[in-house]
Amino acid sequence: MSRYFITTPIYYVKDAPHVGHAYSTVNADALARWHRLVGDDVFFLTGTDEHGQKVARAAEEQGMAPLEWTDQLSPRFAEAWAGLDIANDDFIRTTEPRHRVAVQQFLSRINDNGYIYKDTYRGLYCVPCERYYAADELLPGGFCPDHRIPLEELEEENYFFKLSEFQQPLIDWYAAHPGAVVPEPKRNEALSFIKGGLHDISITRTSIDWGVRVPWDDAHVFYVWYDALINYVTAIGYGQDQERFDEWWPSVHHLIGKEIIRFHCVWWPAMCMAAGIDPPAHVQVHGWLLLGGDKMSNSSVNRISPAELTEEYGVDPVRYHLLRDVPLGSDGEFSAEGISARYNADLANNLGNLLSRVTTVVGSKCDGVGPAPDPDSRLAGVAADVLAETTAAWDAGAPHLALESTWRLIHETNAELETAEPWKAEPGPAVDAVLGSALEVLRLVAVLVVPAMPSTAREIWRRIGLSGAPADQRLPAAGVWGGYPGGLAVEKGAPLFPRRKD
RNA sequence: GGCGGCGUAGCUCAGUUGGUUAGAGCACACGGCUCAUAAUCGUGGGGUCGCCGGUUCGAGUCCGGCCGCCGCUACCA
Repeated sequence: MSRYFITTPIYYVKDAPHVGHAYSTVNADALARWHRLVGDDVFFLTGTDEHGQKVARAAEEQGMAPLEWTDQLSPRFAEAWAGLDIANDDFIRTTEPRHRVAVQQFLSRINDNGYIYKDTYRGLYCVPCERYYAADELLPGGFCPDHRIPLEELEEENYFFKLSEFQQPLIDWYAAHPGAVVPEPKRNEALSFIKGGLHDISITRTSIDWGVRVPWDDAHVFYVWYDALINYVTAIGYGQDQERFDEWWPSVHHLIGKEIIRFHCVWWPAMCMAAGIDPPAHVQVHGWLLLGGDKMSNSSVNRISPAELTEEYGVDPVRYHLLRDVPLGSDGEFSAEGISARYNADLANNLGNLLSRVTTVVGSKCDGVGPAPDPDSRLAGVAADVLAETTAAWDAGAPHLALESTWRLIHETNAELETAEPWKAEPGPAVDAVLGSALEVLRLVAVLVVPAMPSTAREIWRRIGLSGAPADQRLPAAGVWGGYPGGLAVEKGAPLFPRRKD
């Protein structure tokens, strides 16, 4: 049995969960579910990032202690994921004691290894932005690009991480691990950044105390990014359960958005090297959901909550749309028209209608008892091809291709029914063979759509009379043609996906 | 400015190392069917493959130039 450790970014609690967060999380969930289906030992991690100045400031405005404040915010993410049928194995909060311990151990290790030193950071600071700007980011005259105000030169005593020492080691590591970051253009982006020269970065702050305390110097807390990245190893027992840690690291799959490439593909692997562990084996970078051409992001007004969408379209259709219409790696347009069109074409017309017509004809020609499939059906070959393609697509991190392939099987089955016309024939072996094969396809489809639409998979499974749950099936064994036993009561239910009129 | 990517049917995109009439899905039109959620099945229309030039027997696929769009070029998460 192989292990599959997949992570989402941990989401900054300052913002409400939106569809952009959901996109990452649903993709990670689908990949996790696929790997469970093929029998891998899966650990799927998500969570919330809760330290930093912005959170502290917001809490203060609410008249609350920071932890009291994030105790209210973090569950909103957990609830959003529950509402999308996300089956994460752990939900980490950076405010948990286990994380504080891990961060302190991880960074103490880096410190012990000689990669941290104390120095003064000097930079141009924008107070409203709460951040430093590099000189070439500024408007002419030295103004903040957002606020158009002059910046203050500030100095702060910080601990620095010797990132500069990892330029060559990172270049060498990426050369030895060409598939570590996908898709390739993103890998090149990370690499060109590294090759452009790395300088040391400050990793602690004294101006705030909402963070993980630096164990060797009480006046400092770690800068929020430095604490956040470490969540990935906290959750698998870093510094607390060495055996468990060794089982899961470094063969992790980090799923991230393209805006945080630098942190995951430069800082994080360097930190790992400095701490004496291997860098993460896989980083898969995805694009953004665009709404009318604009990024759906934390700050913009165009955010949509996952709950609004699932209320309108249903949980599985939202999951399906996110997985099917936005290939991992490129940006995708998210629109009501898009999701509606996909819903009607793929879910209502193809899949839902196939289930309806098959269960109806089984009712009229077989007294509602599903017959066994035809071992020599043309569909057996199609199913074998589709299983191979679907498997290859998930392995390649391409859910949209996996689903596209599965829908080819649905299409071929609809076509097969047109040819055989069992509704015209007298009951008998010929009709049984056709309908049994169609039921077998529905069984296979139920298994193959588990990663994308877990509830739908269960419902199809139940209606064609099978017991247990499709998620408990194991591929490739369950994908072999002929698994539908026949002799089961088939239920003609209400349409699985009622056609939408918009 | 530097580095990188993109521009193929109305829409979203696929197009291996250059090779017969450039593909898919959706949308559209026509035909079949009527078991099914007016669903389904089949057929078809539709593309100067951003522009110009070059290499080649032959280029969407290689080379040069141009136009348009986008990303990265470090301390916001």
